[in-house]
Parts: sequence; structure tokens; C-alpha cells
Amino acid sequence: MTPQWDPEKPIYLQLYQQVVTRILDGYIKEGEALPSVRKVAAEYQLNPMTISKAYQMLQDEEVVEKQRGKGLFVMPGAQVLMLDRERESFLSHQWPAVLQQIVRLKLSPEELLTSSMEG
Amino acid sequence: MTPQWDPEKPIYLQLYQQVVTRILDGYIKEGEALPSVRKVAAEYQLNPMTISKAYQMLQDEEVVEKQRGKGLFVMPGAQVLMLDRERESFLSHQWPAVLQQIVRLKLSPEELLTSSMEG
DNA sequence: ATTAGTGTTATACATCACCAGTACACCATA
DNA sequence: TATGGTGTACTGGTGATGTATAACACTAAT
Repeated sequence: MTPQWDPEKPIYLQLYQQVVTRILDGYIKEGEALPSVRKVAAEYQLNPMTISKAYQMLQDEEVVEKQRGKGLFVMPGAQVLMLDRERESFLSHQWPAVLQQIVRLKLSPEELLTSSMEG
Repeated sequence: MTPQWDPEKPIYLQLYQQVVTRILDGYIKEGEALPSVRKVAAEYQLNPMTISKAYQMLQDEEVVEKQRGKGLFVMPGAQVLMLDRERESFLSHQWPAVLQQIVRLKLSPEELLTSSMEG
């Protein structure tokens, strides 16, 4: 599988999001290693640095831990940690903005939430 | 009032959004002229080009009409037109993404409606 | 005709983001 | 010691982006 990169967004960010999603959804479990920089680079035809940049973000967020010479490993508790962080971020930043937009457009938050969740 | 520009986003986009909001909220009425490029430039200490770029977007969207030598005027029906467009855009693009995020984070409608409305 | 007001074009410049190539430091294994 | 596996620091190119400067075309009023 060679993903179609969205030209609008930087590849390293898309890679980052991809890993985040996979951890959140449990495809990569805690204690497991991330696929190596060079492996991903070869598979996706990218420069190792690009992957490294994405992986660097995960280290900065302490979601992943480096073991020298061995690779990057998902830290224990990473899944819950990330879920909490994403929720916090969503509730305090994105959602208020969206809500304001909804009000500005004279749409009903209740309708949007209830009607859409069923489908 | 000298607005604090968000360094993250280009000024011309913030100007554009500002005008859009003012038209939507009825502060600038249909048939009225936009403040001139040079006037805004002087007031905000910006280059005329920066304002022109924002105004250009409004012309491209046919929200505003140029009268040579006189200025830019809000077109009749602009307010309703923009409301419709923004709604359409919101419902077909932003909202689906937000909804997906909500599901992914396992957030409940009740939580979203109650928590944020108070602040 | 002159002056002052509109927006715009054309040009150029500084900055930055993204990404590639190379070389390095480290570890594990034999 | 040699080899092959990790991630990364450094450098630099390329392209896009945001803004600045100056000159242009038009209208309106004097």
C-alpha cells in the first residue's frame, strides 16, 4: 500500500497522524516498535529524514521512546494518554471554534449532533 | 483599534475574514463601500498590496464589486449569498471532519453541548 | 488641466517550509 | 573487529508565500 499523499499537507505531518491513528485504534500496541525509519522510507520512497521528523514529534510528546541502536517503542500507557490529550485539545480549542461558527451561521448544534450521529 | 494579528496566519487572510464577518453580521451593509485600500493601510500600518489582496478575494467571490476610481461596493444580496455559501462549505467539509473526530474520541453530544456553552 | 481619490499591475525581496543527501554515533551480533 | 541495524545532525536546494516599492489607469471635483 502506497498511500496517496495530500499535496496540501506536509508528508511528515501525515505520517505523524497516521501513526497516532494506528496507536489510538490499537493497531500498534504499547511496547511494540515502530517500523524503522529506513523501512518506511524505502516503502514509501521517501527520505529517511522525513520519517524521522514525524517520529521526532512522537518522542517530543513522550508517546514513543528511543532505544539507541534498536528503534522507537510505544511507551506504556501511550494509548490512553493520547486519547486524553486529543480530547483535551479538541474540547478546549477546536470545538469552541466550531461551535462559534455554527452559531454564526445560525445552525442548530443540537440538530447537527443528534441527526448526524445516527447515520 | 489596531487588531493583534495572528502571526500564524497571513494578514491578508485575516483581513478577508474580518470583512466577511462584518458583512455577515450586518456591520457593512449592501450597497455600501468598503474602507479604501489606502485608508486601511494607513490605519493598520500595512502595505496597500496586503489589503488589495484581501479585497481581491472578495471580488473573485462576487461579494463586492469594483467601481473604477470610486472603490469597492458590497453587492446586493451579498449577505444572504455568503451565509448560504458558508453554510454549504461548513456542512460539506468542516463538519464531517469534526464529526469523525468526535466519534474517534468517543465524545458524547451531551458533553459537547453542555460543557462549552457556559464559557 | 490639476489634484486627489480609487484599485491594480509588475517587480522584487526576504523568509520560511519541506525535503533530499550525506555522514555520524550508537547498539547488537557474530 | 566487522557488519548491519537503529535514529539524527548538518547542509543545502527548491519552491511557495507574504509583503514591500513604485508606477499605472481610472474617476471625480476643482
